[in-house]
Amino acid sequence: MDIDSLLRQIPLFARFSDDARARLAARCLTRTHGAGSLLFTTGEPCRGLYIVESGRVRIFRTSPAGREQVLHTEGPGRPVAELPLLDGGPYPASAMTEVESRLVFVPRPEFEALYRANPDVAEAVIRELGKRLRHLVHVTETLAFRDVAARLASFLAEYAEHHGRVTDSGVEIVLDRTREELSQELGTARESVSRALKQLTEKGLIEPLARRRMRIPDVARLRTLGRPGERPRYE
Amino acid sequence: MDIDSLLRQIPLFARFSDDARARLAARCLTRTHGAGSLLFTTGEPCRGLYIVESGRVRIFRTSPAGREQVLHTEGPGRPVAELPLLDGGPYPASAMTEVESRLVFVPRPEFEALYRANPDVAEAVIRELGKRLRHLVHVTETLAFRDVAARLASFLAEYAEHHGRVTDSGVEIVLDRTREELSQELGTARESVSRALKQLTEKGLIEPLARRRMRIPDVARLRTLGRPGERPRYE
DNA sequence: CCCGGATTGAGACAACCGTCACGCCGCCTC
DNA sequence: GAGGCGGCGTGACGGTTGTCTCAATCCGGG
Repeated sequence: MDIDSLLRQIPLFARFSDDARARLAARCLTRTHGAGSLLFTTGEPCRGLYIVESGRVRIFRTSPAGREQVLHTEGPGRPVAELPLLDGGPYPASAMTEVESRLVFVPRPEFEALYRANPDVAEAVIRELGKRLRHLVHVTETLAFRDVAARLASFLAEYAEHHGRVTDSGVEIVLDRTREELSQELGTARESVSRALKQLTEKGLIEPLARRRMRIPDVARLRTLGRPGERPRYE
Repeated sequence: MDIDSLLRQIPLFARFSDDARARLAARCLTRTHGAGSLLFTTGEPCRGLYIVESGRVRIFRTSPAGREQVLHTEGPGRPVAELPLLDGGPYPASAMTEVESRLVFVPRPEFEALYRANPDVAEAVIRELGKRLRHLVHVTETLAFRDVAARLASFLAEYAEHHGRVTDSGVEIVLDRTREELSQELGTARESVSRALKQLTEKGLIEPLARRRMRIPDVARLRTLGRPGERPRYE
C-alpha cells in the first residue's frame, strides 16, 4: 500500500486536502521492524510520530525491578506517541513492536508544520488524546480495584468482542499473546495469569480449546466478573 | 474577586481577547460549595466546566465495594472536567470538594461557542490534556509497581517540596488530609497508611511532630525510597 | 467542662500475589 | 532422534495488604 492511501485511512489525517496529504506522504518514511524492536524509551526526546500500518506496537512503562506495565497497544491505522509531539515533552513511556510490523514515521518538524497549517488537526488530536485519557482512567481503576482474575476476565471479554468468532456454542477467540505478554498487559506475573485462567475455567466462564484458543460461552457473564458487584443503582 | 480577573489567570483563557473573555465571564456562575459536595459522578453526561477559584476538588473513581482511587486533585486556577467537554462523552470520573470551595461554572454551550470561535483555545486545551495524561501515566506506574510505603514516600516528598517549610533540621509539613483521604489518594486502605507511616518513622525518614505535622530530615532520601530498587544492572 | 463523633493506632487474620523451583510439552535445529 | 529452548502449568513459601475489631485520643459543641 502506498503511504498516501494509508494516511487517508487514519482519522488524524482524514480531513486533509489531497494536496496537503500528498505533501506529507512525500516526507514520511516507511520501515519494517522485526518483532521486539524498541522504537523509543521513556524520557527520550521525541523525534516524531509513528503510525502502525501493519503489526502491533505496545506502549509500556518498566519498573526498576524489570517488571512491565502495558499502558496500551496499538494496531493498524493507529498513531503512536502523539502526546510528546504535541506538548513538546519527552516520550512518557517506551514502545516496542510485539510482532513484525510495518510503521510509517512522520518526522517531528513535518508534523508540526502540518499542525500549524491545518487547524482541523487540532480537533482530531484532541479526540485522540481524549480516547487515551479515558483508556488510562480505566487501566488505573482496574489496577487499583480488581484482582488478577477480574482483570483477565475484562481483558478476555473485550478481546472477544473485537476479535472473536461467534459460533452457536459461544465466542471463540485466538489469543495472539503469550502468558508473559498477557501478564504485562494486566500488570501481574506470568504464573498469576495461569492461575487466573484455571480459575475462570473452573467457573465455566471459559473453555480452553488449544494452546492459544478458547471458547467463551457467555461473554456478558465473563464481563460481569470483570465488573464485580454491579451495585444496584439508587438514584 | 470578579470572574473576569479570575478567568484571566487561567492558562486556558489567558490568550482570549478582553472582549471575548468579558462575554464569557457574563455567562458563568460562581458558587460556594461546602466541603464534601459532589459536583458530578462517573458516567453522567457533561453539563459544563468547573474552575476552582478557591479550595480543592478531588477527582476519583469509586469501586463497587466502596473504595476510592483519587486520579488527581485540583486547586485554585485549575480547570476540572475539560475532557468530557471536548470529546462529548460522559464524565470519566466523579468529583467532590475536599474543603469549602468557591467554583466558577462554565455551561457547556457557552464553552463550545467559545471553543469554535477561538482557535487558540485548542492549543491550550491540548496542553492541559497532555498534562493530565502524563500525570495518569505516573499514577498507573505507581499503582502497578510500588508498595504502599513507597507510594507514601513519593507523596510526602512531593508534598514537602510544594508545601513544606524549611528549617535547619529538615522540612516541616502540615498535612491537610486525614489518613482516610491519604489512603484514597494512594489507592490503599486507611490502616495501611498508618502502617506505612510507622515504617517510614522507624527508618528515620520522617519524624512525627503532631497529629498532622511531621518533619522530613532529608527529602531527597525520602524520594529515593519512592523510586526503589535501582537494581544492579546485569547486562 | 463534659460528651460524642471523628480520627487514629494496633493486633489478628485471611486472601492475594510475586517469586522461586521444578517438570512437562511442543517445536526447531543439527 | 537427541538436545536445546521457549512457553506453560503447578506447588510451596513468604511478604504485602485489605478487613475486622477494639481501644485510645482528639476536638468541637453544648
